[in-house]
Amino acid sequence: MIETPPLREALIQAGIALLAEGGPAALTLRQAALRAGVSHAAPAHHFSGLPGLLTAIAARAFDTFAQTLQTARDGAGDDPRARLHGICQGYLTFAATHAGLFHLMFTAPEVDRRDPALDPAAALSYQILQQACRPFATHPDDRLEVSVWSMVHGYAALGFCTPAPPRPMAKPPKFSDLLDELLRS
Amino acid sequence: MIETPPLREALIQAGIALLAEGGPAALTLRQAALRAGVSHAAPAHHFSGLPGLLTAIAARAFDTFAQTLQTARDGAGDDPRARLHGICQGYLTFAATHAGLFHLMFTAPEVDRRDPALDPAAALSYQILQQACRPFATHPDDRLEVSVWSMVHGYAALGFCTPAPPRPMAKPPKFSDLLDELLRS
DNA sequence: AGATCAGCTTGACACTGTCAACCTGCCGCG
DNA sequence: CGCGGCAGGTTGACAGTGTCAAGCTGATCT
Repeated sequence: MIETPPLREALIQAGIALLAEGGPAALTLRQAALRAGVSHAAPAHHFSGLPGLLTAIAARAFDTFAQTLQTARDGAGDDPRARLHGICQGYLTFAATHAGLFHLMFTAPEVDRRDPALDPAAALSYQILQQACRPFATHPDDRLEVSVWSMVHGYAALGFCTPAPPRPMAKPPKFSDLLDELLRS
Repeated sequence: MIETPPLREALIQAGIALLAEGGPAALTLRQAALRAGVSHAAPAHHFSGLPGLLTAIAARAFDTFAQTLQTARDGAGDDPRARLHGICQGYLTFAATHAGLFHLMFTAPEVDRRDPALDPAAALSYQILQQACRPFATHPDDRLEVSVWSMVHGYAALGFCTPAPPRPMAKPPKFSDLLDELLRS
């Protein structure tokens, strides 16, 4: 099952660790190479420069993201509403605990988001949310999942789910309340 | 009225131009200094390093952002629903046409978002949206503006409003439809 | 056995942010 | 009036970065 060169995997893991420890600024090619025990130019044989490494890490992040959504859904019971709430909670928890990966997945400008390597896990994530929204559709060509995804993503990106909400907001409302309000339409 | 040193203003304008032309990677201290016609170390006398310049540009971006929302609202007539739609459309248009500034305002990790320089315009932006949401509140302590802001921001950040939507989506739904759906609750 | 080549190293280059030292003209004050 | 201080600009240097070119090396295939 190990088809990918071991160094490539080691560099991805080193990059994830650097990102978690020192934020996006600490994730450099040379540091990743140093942590993997190779010379500074070795990564060039496995990634197309820094953007390549970041994109590979983003792809890996989408994998664990989809898995997080899946387990959050499965752990929320059988009620459709509870399942959708669980998925959104998983989304917010992932964004808060893996802020670096989250930033890489969605907003880091160096990542090539058209890379096919992102496709499988990204599509799976979308399908998980889409499927959970289906019981709430009012008519067949409903696009409720876009509303939910936009809202939960905006809620996470704006920082409502972190300990430091934007300044105009002393106490941000809980996302679950917003979701219930949206589903009541 | 000109209380700020002229070079500071020139550097901010140069930075905005660099950002618009070459994206976030092109916005460097040295290039901004070069374009302003000063030496590479001159910016240090007006900003606390690169994060300082980026934060100042973000503050400037919030100014024009608030102004954009305001004119979008005023140009949408008197109907509360039309006004809210106009504001959201202004939000999405700003995000699409000033992607660099938008990224700086909300997601660039180098920007110090607790800088008080961001406060006035950011608070004004929030108040504009909050005020436009008030007619739709069902009970006094409603937080509808958080729902709307999260949704429109997520919609913009996920790229639905750009010519290249995320891959699972061939034809993203129009945001105005999502907003109507939310308001129907 | 010998050619091939992926994978890694070394070395160099341009570019970046940042710091220290220095210059310079202006402004306030003795 | 003279002069000290200093905001604001310069030059020069340094470490760190991404990226490229050249070379080495060991396994693999013919």
